[in-house]
Amino acid sequence: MTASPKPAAAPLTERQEARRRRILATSAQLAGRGGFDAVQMREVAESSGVALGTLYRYFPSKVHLLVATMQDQLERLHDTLRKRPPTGEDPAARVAETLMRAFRAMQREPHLADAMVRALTFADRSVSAEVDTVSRLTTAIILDAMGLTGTPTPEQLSAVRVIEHTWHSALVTWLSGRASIAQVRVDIETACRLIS
Amino acid sequence: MTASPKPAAAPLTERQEARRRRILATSAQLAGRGGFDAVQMREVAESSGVALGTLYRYFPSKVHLLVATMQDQLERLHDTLRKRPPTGEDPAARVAETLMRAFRAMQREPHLADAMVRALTFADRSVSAEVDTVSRLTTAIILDAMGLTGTPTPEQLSAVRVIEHTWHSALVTWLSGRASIAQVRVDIETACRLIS
DNA sequence: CCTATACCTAGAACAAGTTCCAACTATCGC
DNA sequence: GCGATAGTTGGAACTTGTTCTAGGTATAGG
Repeated sequence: MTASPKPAAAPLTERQEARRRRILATSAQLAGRGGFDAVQMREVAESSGVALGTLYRYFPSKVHLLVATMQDQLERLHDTLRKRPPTGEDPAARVAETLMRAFRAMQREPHLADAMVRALTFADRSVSAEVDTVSRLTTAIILDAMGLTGTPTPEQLSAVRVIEHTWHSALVTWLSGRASIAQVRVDIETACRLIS
Repeated sequence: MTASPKPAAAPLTERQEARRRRILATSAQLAGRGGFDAVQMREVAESSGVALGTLYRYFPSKVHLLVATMQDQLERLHDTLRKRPPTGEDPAARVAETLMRAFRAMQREPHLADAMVRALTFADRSVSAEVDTVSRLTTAIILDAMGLTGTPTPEQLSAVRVIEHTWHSALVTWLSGRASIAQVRVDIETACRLIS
C-alpha cells in the first residue's frame, strides 16, 4: 500500500539491466534442464558472467531469483494472451481456457515450472513483496480473461482468489506426480464454476 | 495402489517405535519454536538422543520428517474432530467450520504450521507417497465433516479437491504474511460454496 | 555360550546456499 | 584530470542438509 519500505529502487544503468537479463535467462535455462535443484547459484553466476557476490546483490537468495524468473515468464504469457485472448462464451469458460493454456506452457517445460512453483510456495516472508507481485500479475491475467466491463465485485474477487489457490495447488500436485493432467483440468474447471 | 515399492515395511520393535515418537516430538517442538528453519537435522538427532545416521534411517530427509510430523498432527486433529464434530446445518457450513477450527489450531502454533506446510508444498516426487497419505487424511476429514450418507459423487469429490487446494494455498499466503486471517476465512467459505 | 545379522553410534566428509573480504574499476561531481 | 562513491570481482569461509565409514551393540538361531 505505502511506498515506505522500497523507495523506488534506484534505476539500473544499461549495463546493469543487461546483467539482470543475463542472470534471468541463465536461471530459466538451468531451471528448464533440471528444475529447482539444477539452479545452482555458483553456476548461475558463472554462466551469466558475473561474480557470485554480484548475483547476490541482484537477487538476495535463490528463491528471490526464481520468483523473479517466474515474474518474467508471467509477463511474457500476459503479452501473448493480450494478442490472442481466450474465445469462450462465458467468463468461466474463458478463465478456464486461459489457465489451461498456461498449463500447457508448463507441460512444455515441466522442469522450469517445477523450479518456479516450488520457489513460489517455499518463499518465506522475506520474499513476500516479490511473491505479491507475481500474485497480482496472476490476478490481472484472470480478470482480463473474465473480460468484465466495470470494477469486479467482492464476490468476484473472492472467486478469483479461490481459482488462484486452486491453480497453484493443483500445479504443485501435478508437479509432484500426485495428480494427472486430466485431474488438473477438472479441478480448474470446478473452481471456475464459482465465477458464474 | 500396489504394494511393490514398499513391501509392508518391517514392523518396528518397541524401542524403535519409541525412537520414532521421540524424533517426531522433537521435530514438532523445534518447529514450534522457529518454523522450518529451526528444524535442523543435527539438533533433532541430538535432542532425540539418536545419531544423525539413525535419524536419516528413520526419515530419509528433512522434508520426509516434517511431512511425517504433519501426518502425526493431522491424526490428532482427526481424533479431536471425531469427539466433537462440527455443528453447522448444511455440509458446506460444517466443512467451513471444521477447516476454521484447524486454522485456529495453526494460529496457536504458527511456527509449527509454517514448518509443516512449507515442507508439504516443497516436497518433490521422492516424498509423494507420504504427501499422498497426508492428502488422503485431509480428504477424509473433509468428507467426515460433510457427513454424507452414501458414497460421494464425482462432483462432490471435485469440490472437495478444490477446497483442499484452497485450504493449502490460503495457508501458504497467510503464513507468508500476504493474507489476513479474515481473508483466509472468506476464501475457505467461498470454496465451500462449491459443495451445495 | 557363540556367531551372524541387522541396527546404532560418533564423527568425518561432501554439497550447495549464503556471507564476507580485500582489491579492482567504473562513474559522477567538481 | 581527480578524488569520492558505489559497484564488481575472485575467492575463502561458514552453515546446514546429506552421505559415508569404521567400529560397537543387541538379538535371534544354533
